[in-house]
Amino acid sequence: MFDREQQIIETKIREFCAQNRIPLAELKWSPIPFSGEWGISTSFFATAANEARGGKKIQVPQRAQEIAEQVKVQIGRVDGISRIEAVKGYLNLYFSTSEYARRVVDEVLASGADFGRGAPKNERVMVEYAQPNTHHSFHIGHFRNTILGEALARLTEFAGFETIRASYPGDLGLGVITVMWMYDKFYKGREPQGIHERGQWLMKLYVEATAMLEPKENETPAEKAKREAYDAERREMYRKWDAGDPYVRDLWRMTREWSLEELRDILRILDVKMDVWFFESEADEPAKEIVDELIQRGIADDERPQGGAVIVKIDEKLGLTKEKYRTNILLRSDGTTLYLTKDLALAKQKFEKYHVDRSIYVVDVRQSMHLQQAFAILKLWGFPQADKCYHLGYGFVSLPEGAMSARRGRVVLFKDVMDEAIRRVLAVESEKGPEVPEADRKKIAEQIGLGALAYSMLSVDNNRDIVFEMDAALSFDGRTGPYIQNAHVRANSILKKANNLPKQADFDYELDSHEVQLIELISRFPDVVQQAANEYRPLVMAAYAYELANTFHSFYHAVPVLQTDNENIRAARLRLVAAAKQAIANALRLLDIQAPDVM
RNA sequence: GCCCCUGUAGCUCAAUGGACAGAGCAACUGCCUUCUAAGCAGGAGGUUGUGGGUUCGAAUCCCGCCAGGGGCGCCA
Repeated sequence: MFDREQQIIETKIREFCAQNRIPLAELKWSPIPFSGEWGISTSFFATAANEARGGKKIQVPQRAQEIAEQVKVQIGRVDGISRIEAVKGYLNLYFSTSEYARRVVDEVLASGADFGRGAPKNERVMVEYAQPNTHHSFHIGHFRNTILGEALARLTEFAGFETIRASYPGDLGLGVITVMWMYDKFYKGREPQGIHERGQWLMKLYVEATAMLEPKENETPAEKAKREAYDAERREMYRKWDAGDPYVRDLWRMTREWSLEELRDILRILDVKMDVWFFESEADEPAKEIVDELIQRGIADDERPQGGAVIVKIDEKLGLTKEKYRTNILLRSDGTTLYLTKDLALAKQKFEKYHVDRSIYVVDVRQSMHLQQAFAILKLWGFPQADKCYHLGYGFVSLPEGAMSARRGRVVLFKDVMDEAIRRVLAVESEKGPEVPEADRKKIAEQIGLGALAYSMLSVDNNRDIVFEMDAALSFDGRTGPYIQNAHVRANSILKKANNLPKQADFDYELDSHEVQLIELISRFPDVVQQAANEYRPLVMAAYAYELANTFHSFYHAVPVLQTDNENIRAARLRLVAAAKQAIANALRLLDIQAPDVM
């Protein structure tokens, strides 16, 4: 937001260094890290180190300080900069608060929901996330995936990338067939009616079927025969599905739709609007088609004549001598495709049909090897976008009692957690906010509960595993979603009592350090958006949102707004509160967290 | 055997080459006749797993070791 001032000063520094034959290193600016101080800072360590390497006999820290002092003299007075200091090798430029405060607050209020939006980058990015399997239910691990992907999509979009959201549900395979078999044989027509009840019920069938089909210890010959007969039925159903048998296909479409209905409803709750749906079942045919092409191009090796599979010796084709990507299979010896084959076909479609420049895969970190292999093959295949494929891996979500297991039914369902979250918030609400109308309570409870859940996922770096604990995830105190939402609510509360917002105001008074800190932090928002998007890290925004809320809460306590007698100061502070509210709302929105006006 | 991730305050986590390594939770001390106490203020808590190296400067980069987790040709 202060590019102009920065340019002027950079020019002066360059001139000075050129005149004095000082080998200036790249100038890197950062905010002054001391609280309550507002300005920009750079250091001369790298420059001094350049001199040292050039043969000068100097002590780098002392020389850096010397340069900083000389530069300070050279710069002299600059409009908008109240003071300049050279300390410990750093050059600190303090802003004239009144002028900048007004500039920041005016810009935020003029831009509104667009404050912080980056200029269009003319690049199209596709974010693939929300890839649960059908015929199961949406658990807390899927939630981490979805919230991470959605936050990332919101960030890239806001940062200036054209963004396409894609979901890729796994709707085939033995697990799917197992559920269908169980349904068809034992539960036909007995499905519950509610969308979520029915979706979750499919998972129960899976658990029951798995137990039924698993070999047991000490089973009698009769039990063994029965189990094997069941398994044969299941395999037969799989064969029929493959052959396109109308009965099995209808069964598949119907049960699949039950799962998708539940998924769509959860995405609706999470305010996730998918642009593209890829289904694993629809990737199968295209996948088969590309295998021949890859063989012809000499990328894949066909070992079928020797009774083998179609494979890609990735390291060899890349000319690597040490093993890195190893070898993987494109086509089983029976001619069926694998996950890798489908991912390649999908990537081709992303590049050729959707013309994406960057492709981000939000997928469990355990599939890291698989995706690196896929990207390497795309490179061999000649797609220039292969270099801009990025795997945003995330650690898996486990439970205090161990890993989740769909087979054993040991999962924590997202819907259950959400319902519990809402219950807990409602309990707090009736205690703390009895004046909130009954009709609004449910909605607010949902916003707060989901906010707590989303933030608990986003405030942990994606490459860390998470042990899901209900009480921690649904905490409303401290570094949590509700804490940030509460800052928004309090800002709103002041504005509501003020009735109307002054059209303009000057900050031409002695600003409290809390005010300075708040304005300074708001001014950083656009940079934070860019950083989070460029690094594909929602955590950066999550950390910022907390810091902003924290600063606002402190300001709220220390600085009177409505109680201020001076009309000008009151007007300026009201506008600052409005700007803070807007910045918090924008930050929360990028994290897919609602910003309620009351709580 | 090879590869990837993690190791920071009692606990959960930030900080990816720069200024005194920061938050929250838990425990402790204050603050509601004052704009919402889901809050604020305060003190306490650290050999950044470990041993070397690079650098003016390392939690951060490089090498070794230790501990935990994950992955590695017909699963997804």
